Amino acid sequence: MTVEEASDGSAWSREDDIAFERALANYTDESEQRWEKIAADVPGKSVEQIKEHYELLVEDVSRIESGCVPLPAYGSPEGSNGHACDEGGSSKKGGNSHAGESNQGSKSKSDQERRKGIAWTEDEHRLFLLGLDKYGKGDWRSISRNFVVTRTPTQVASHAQKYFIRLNSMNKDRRRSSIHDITSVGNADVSTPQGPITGQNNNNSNNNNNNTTGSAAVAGGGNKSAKQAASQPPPGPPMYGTPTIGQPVGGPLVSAVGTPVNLPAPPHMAYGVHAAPAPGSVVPGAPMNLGQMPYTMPRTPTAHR
DNA sequence: AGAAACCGCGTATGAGCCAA
DNA sequence: TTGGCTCATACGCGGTTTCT
Repeated sequence: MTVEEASDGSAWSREDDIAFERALANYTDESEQRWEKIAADVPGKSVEQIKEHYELLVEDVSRIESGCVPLPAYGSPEGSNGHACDEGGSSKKGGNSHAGESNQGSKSKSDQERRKGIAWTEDEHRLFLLGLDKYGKGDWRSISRNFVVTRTPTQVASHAQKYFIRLNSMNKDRRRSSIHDITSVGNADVSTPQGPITGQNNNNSNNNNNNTTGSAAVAGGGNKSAKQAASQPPPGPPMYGTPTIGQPVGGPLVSAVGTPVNLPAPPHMAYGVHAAPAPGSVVPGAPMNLGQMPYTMPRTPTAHR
């Protein structure tokens, strides 16, 4: 994270964060001597440091909850978000959705297209992790209400479902990086590779170039070319460089990875772009965009000729 | 609340075509 | 012949909906 690092020199490395998050998940509030146990799992960190680290995270959440930190407003980019907005409110899907129920019967998508859904931002995911830690698995309502306020309990539950599935399949060889790879609230790290989440990695630099997809999205087609071109590895970041989670394309959505939960997003930035770190909360220099993704998928040399 | 199914999207890859 | 670019397709991921 950020702050802490600066503060006392006891910087938190990715590994530390990973260990911290894992321990946090392992030792719930009810655990006896929780902090001691967590500290024991995080090499080099004292109980005080652990507590501090946790408090910072909680603080970030509080800021967000209190409205100090604008939540991403999904909104604009292309159509997709149109609905997004509502979502936050509640309706997202819900709203109509359940109206949807009407359709349930038939489930025919015909009557209404299936909602595309709004990808979870890293911030939301981190909040989710914090909520999970605090309320535990199953209390999606509380998590939705107190942490991931932009998502309905149903969405939280759904996200949790995917998240746990992902965790369970952690070792599959061939995996793409996903937002669920982020297991730590803290710095970006992730235990494992984390990557670009939805794929949109713009990173491949390639893609970006081409189209960032904005519209492009045309599946398949659009980018491809880019990719290849891309065959050249992007300079810095690994393949999956910047994760931009679900970004709707609109802007640079920067991923939160690497950034603490609190990212106040500047009002003018719409979705995700956090530009300005909350004072003090983020360490300057912290990558706003993510860091690298550890999880880079090694591109097989074979590729293309 | 949990789990599974469904669906859309984007990425990764392999293959083909064309120009140098 | 080699290298670059484009096309086509399979696969994985994420989100929503529905069922239990």
